[in-house]
Amino acid sequence: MPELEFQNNRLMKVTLKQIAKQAGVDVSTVSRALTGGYGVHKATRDKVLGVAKTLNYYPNRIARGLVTGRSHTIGLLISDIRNPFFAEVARGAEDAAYNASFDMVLCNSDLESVKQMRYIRSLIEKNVDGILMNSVAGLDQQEQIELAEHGVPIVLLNRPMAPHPFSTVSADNYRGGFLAGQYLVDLGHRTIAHLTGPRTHGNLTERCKGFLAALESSRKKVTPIVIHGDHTQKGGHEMTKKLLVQRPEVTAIFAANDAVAFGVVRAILEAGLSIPDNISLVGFDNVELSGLIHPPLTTVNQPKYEMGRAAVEILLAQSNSPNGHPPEQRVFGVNLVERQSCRAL
Amino acid sequence: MPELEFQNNRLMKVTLKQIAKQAGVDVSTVSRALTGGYGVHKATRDKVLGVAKTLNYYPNRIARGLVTGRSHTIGLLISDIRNPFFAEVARGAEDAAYNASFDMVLCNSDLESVKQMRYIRSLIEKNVDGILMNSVAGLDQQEQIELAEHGVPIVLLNRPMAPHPFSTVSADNYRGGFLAGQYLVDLGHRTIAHLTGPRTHGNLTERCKGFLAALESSRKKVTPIVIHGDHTQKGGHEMTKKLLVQRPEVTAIFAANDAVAFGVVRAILEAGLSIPDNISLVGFDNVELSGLIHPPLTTVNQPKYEMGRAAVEILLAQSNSPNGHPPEQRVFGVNLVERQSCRAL
DNA sequence: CTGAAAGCGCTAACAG
DNA sequence: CTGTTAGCGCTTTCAG
Repeated sequence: MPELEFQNNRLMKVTLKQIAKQAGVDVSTVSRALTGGYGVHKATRDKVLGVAKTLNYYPNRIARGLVTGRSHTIGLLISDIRNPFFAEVARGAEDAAYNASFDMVLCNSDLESVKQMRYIRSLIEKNVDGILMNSVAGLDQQEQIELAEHGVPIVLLNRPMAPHPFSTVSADNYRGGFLAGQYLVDLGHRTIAHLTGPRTHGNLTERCKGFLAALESSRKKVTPIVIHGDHTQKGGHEMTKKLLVQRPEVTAIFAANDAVAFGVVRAILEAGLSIPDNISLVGFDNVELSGLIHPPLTTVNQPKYEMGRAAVEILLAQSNSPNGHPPEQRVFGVNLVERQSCRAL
Repeated sequence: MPELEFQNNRLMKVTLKQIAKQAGVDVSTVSRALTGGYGVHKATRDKVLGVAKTLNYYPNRIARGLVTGRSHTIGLLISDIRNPFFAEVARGAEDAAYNASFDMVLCNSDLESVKQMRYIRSLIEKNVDGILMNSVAGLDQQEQIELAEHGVPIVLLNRPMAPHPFSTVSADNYRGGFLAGQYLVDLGHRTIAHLTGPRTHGNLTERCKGFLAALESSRKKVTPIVIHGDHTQKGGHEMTKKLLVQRPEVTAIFAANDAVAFGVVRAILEAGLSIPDNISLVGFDNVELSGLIHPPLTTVNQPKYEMGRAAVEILLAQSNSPNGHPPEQRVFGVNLVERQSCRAL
């Protein structure tokens, strides 16, 4: 008959102490029996396990974390989980964390540096074993140094332009941009716009460079038009409207990501034009929706799920190595998914 | 000049003790100065704060949590964050958590009960202050009781069919189903299919009931066809293919959610048919994509973000009330968003 | 193999 | 206002 403890008529949480009392052994023995399993007689071990079960014992990981110094938790700091790209990355990351018995706390920063810093502080104060974040670009030099010196393992989802002490996981953005540019040039387009985000965004900058390189390396004369704006659907919509009046001769658009591409689609429909008849369009990311819109979007695929998973694996490896792993840079291949948003001229 | 402590040539974490030594006061004083602010002389307080700043002190919330018994963390247990519906809910929840200085750990269960129980255990062991989960349907009676007795506040994103001791936040699913059915009937449709998920899914069951009620309450004779399958895009695709061969007389489809509707769209295109010319289609959820596909989807909107936010607010209120709040049921209104996927007969 | 003792970093009475 | 004392629940030497 298990002896349940009450206080204020409310069920008390059962602790090692109570198990110890019930089993007639010391707390330390209970601890050993419950965790390692080694260095404890089978008989007492079984006894302890039995009592723990009847008492419906839940170990207090907070207490354990206090002594071991590890929380078995990682932080995921992204701009917005509603962006399907990040949802996919998050799922890969969370699956990897789950497999390693780690929890993952989700933080949406909207890329605001104040929020970012607050989240980072909070994560550190909770003693997370690592942080996966999409970029460190929002932080000033001072903050970056503070982060690096703190020593918590960090994996970035892009490759900052300045040298940095963090691990990174990214797609081959340059190659993706190149593929998109090359594809449109090969289709016969000679005036091609690239709609992208802020210049500070490392991944987007790489895509832009690759795109321009593809146009330049062509034997034909191809005119690039690069427009910077918000790398969101709304931004894509606005940039396209501007583009259509300023440079009506354009026949193809390379959007820096699929969200932008969706905005392009909307703007083009509103202008009474058609894809791909009047304008060919290539996106980037290959989010699930890109295959569902009309027309299905040709886009550069990056392995989002795998990137999330890899990032967490690196994080955990790093947090497990006692003397601090050196930062690791991992870049994933990309490929062009040809659908129906482009036509040959 | 701050005195930094080293061990093994590695920066030590700075603790209250070190601040205390540095400031020439006791740890408890430091604690008071840093937290409450009350009951401590301004001079000492400033002194302490100064030392803390130069030492770059990060409080250890784990240690604090051990003594206060609160972790300032909540769990979000959903089937899959890649489902845009949940991404939206998650964002609302996380924003509410952030505003209250709570962290949110993300768990993807895929509705597998083993995973669900493992996550729940893990969350409880981490001492979360509450759990927001989409359903408790995957757990058996025993597990539900254990959960309820444990006493951790729980908010569900649906209303289970059996009586239950948990708080819930949900949309008026019945009304949503009714609106969809009524809309199609008013458009003149007389053979309408409803493509839904498993019978155990409370929300979907409500939608189905509302739909059927609308058809029955019509003065016209309307034939409903209800098909159960996976409430995913894939499931929608399969159910539609089956429907099209078995009941070719159907002129309208009500999909239990937008994901299913996307599958319907795909299947209908593959069959060489067109929306809305041959088949009218209504979805449910109003996820962002639903307005972007072709044709833009008419769908029942539910306030996803607000639901996530409300759920967390209830959770926190509950975890703050000492004697245990009574469970609260909150249901949000829905509305039909008319776009271009339906036509009058 | 097991018990005793110390302590993780912090908060919370209780004196003074 | 501040220091002393205890202790949150657990792990981890160190003896025995």
